[in-house]
Amino acid sequence: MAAELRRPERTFTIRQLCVEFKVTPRALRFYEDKGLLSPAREGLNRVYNHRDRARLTLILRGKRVGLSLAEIREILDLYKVEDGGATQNAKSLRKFRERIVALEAQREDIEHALSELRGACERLEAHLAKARPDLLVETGGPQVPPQRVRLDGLQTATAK
Amino acid sequence: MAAELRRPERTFTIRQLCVEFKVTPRALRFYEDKGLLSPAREGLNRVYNHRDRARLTLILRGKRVGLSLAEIREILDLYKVEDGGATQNAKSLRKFRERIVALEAQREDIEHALSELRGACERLEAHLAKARPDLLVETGGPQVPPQRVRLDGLQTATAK
DNA sequence: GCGGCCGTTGACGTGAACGTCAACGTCAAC
DNA sequence: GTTGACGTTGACGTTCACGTCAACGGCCGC
Repeated sequence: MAAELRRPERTFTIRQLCVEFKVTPRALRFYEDKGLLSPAREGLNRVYNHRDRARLTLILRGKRVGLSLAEIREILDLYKVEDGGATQNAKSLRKFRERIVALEAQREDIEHALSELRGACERLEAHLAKARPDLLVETGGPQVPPQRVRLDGLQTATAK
Repeated sequence: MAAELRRPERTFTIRQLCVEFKVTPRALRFYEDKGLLSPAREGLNRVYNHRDRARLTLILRGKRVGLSLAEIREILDLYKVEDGGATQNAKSLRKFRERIVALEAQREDIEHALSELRGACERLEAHLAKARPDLLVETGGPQVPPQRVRLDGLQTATAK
């Protein structure tokens, strides 16, 4: 039955991951080239398991927050040695903390940018309200959330 | 007296801005090439005023949050027409709102990444505490804040 | 047996954001 | 008067993150 497909043994073809995450096969192979992914092989074909998929999630999030692939790899490697030697772990800890500080700084930047944009928005709204209230539209329609595609026909926890 | 230097009439050479913001002259010229900056000239030499400097602040923040120069330019141009025609303003408003939504999504990503990193940190700390408590260092020393350099010898509001 | 679709491996191309270098002008200091 | 710091304009080089394309293999349906 379908529940089978959710079990961790589930594997994915390259295209399945591509469709789900909206990336190209080229990109996945590129990440592999750079050591960010290393899916199993079935003959020549790549076979991704749930761990590869999780890594991909991290990779893409890393990209979205502006990290380079090299930086992302560094972080992933830190996880890898999470059970390695103690000295290594101490170094990893330092690097993790550096990342955290950097991300917090970036969040600050985003807050700044947001409040500036919001300010501009309000000024524009006020201006338009006086000049051409007819052009004033509310915040924005239904805005279909960029629902990620599942290839296995399963819903993403649509509450029973 | 020195207060003169803080007044808005104050101008900057390319190198002064470069040192203050830690960018290269090449970068500033590049931004100019792309229409992000347009300093006055004194003969051939570029002369930046306080508005140029403010724009540069925005540009660099935009970069730090992951925007491309083209996107940054778009935003700056939106400000430019903030007092233009009403139809234009309505369009600008939509674009601003789009940006805000995107930035909020990015902030979400950052929160996610942060909590993952923090989790990893805690696991590492716990592990180290058991294995080699001697290697456990507190969050991090004085950490000289990346104080931006002022060339005019002024302090950045160091509270009297 | 062959047309499609999926997959593979090179290899080359591309756009963004600069870096680097050459060749030149200008002005103050020595 | 020449050295050196600062400025200018090209023009070419480089890195990153892929896109694109060629050439090939495997398998399914007809």
